[in-house]
Amino acid sequence: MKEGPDISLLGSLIGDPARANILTALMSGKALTASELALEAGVTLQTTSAHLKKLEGGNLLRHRKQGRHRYFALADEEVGSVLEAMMGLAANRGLLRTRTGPKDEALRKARVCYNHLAGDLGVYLYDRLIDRECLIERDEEIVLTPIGKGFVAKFGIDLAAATKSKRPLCKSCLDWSSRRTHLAGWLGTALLEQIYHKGWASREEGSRVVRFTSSGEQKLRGCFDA
Amino acid sequence: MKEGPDISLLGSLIGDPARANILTALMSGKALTASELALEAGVTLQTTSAHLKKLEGGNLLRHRKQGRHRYFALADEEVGSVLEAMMGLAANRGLLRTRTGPKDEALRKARVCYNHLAGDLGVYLYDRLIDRECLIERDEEIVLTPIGKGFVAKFGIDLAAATKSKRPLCKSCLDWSSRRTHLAGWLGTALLEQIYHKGWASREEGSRVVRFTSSGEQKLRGCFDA
DNA sequence: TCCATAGTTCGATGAATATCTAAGTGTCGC
DNA sequence: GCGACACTTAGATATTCATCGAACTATGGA
Repeated sequence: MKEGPDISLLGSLIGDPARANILTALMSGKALTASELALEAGVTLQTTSAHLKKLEGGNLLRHRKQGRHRYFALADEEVGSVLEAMMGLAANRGLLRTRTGPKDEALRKARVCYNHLAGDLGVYLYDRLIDRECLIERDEEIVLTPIGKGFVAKFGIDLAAATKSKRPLCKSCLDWSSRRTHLAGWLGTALLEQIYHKGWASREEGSRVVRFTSSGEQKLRGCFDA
Repeated sequence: MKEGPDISLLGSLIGDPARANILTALMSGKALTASELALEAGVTLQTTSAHLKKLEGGNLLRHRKQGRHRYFALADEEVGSVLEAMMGLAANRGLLRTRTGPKDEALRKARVCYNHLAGDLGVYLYDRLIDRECLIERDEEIVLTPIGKGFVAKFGIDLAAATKSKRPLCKSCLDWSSRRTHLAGWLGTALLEQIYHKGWASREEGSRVVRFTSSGEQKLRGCFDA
């Protein structure tokens, strides 16, 4: 039983506290340098370097070098999805992290899931898009309808750019706090970007929290009223 | 960094080869005794006992005692789902188990996922049910339509029993081999049971493979022709 | 009552690996 | 070029933890 089969390898990669911290930090979607990750993980830079090598060896991470920095990010959205699912399972099993801060409420309300919006508001956005028939769920694929295309354009997003991308336009992602679906994929990212751009919300430094201004949240909800 | 937060605990539980083998074995949905699991995991009974204790401590497993036996099973379907998702990720990252037997093809075609049908035929079944408007996907919930109720009754399943159960009637589950959705939940289990009962297929001993007879597969497909 | 089987608990062993200190490589700015 | 910074590699240490043998508990059957 020396050579561990598939899922045990993956499990042991995620199983180390320092590596788990690194992965969790990268769930924010931002690419981070090795030093930043060392701080996040609570170990020295050398140790972090070893961990990053292993994670990259398991194809969970990718990096691009920029000058003398190395920016690390999750390899792709699938990694983020599985991590999110594992968080949900862990939470349901009572395997909660010891220190639970006051951020938790904000985290449940709106947070970033790799590169798109999650939490109550993420689920809300998704639900409304379905209600308005902007999106249709069809066999695990999510399709953007003509109505949806109109809405998206009006929102200020250029769909032409999407066709150049290899990423799927719409994907569903399971929310660990509310156990409901929210929107991922190219459109999920684009919507979040546009929300930042409109000034409705901004990232809270050093966490996954997305902080909406009160008028920003109102305006988002306003998109679907009437 | 002594106390590992949530996902690292979960990861390290799954990260041990012996434990991963145990969990994989239980993905078959059958409850197994400690001795059987020891055989499956390739370690002694004592070691297995320690592993089972840990897995149960993490609420991933449950057991019921029957005489002098202890039957272990996955705690619930969520555990199965996450494990399935991890298998998919691991496979996509090239973290494949070393020994890949000739069973693999059969495994891709039809296998049991905890307690319902997965693999190509599982996805096929789900797709057809959607096509025929027996099921409708609505916001991650899957609803059984009146048409669907008729189909199910004709298939020989008593829906009255479902209302007594606390389990959700329909749930979706992501397939690791085909990366598509198939049906879980009470109905998923009932359909598989009925397939066994009709003699269309049977379990292959000691694996997750569901072996359809050629006429059995034909009859299943026949349900949706015309 | 006695034995066989199923499983747990205990204690010792050994291997894997996370971690650090120290030294080495590469890149930027002056 | 030279020093500062970002990061990697090498080697040593230490701790964790999976594993097994042996002893113990519990259930069932004769």
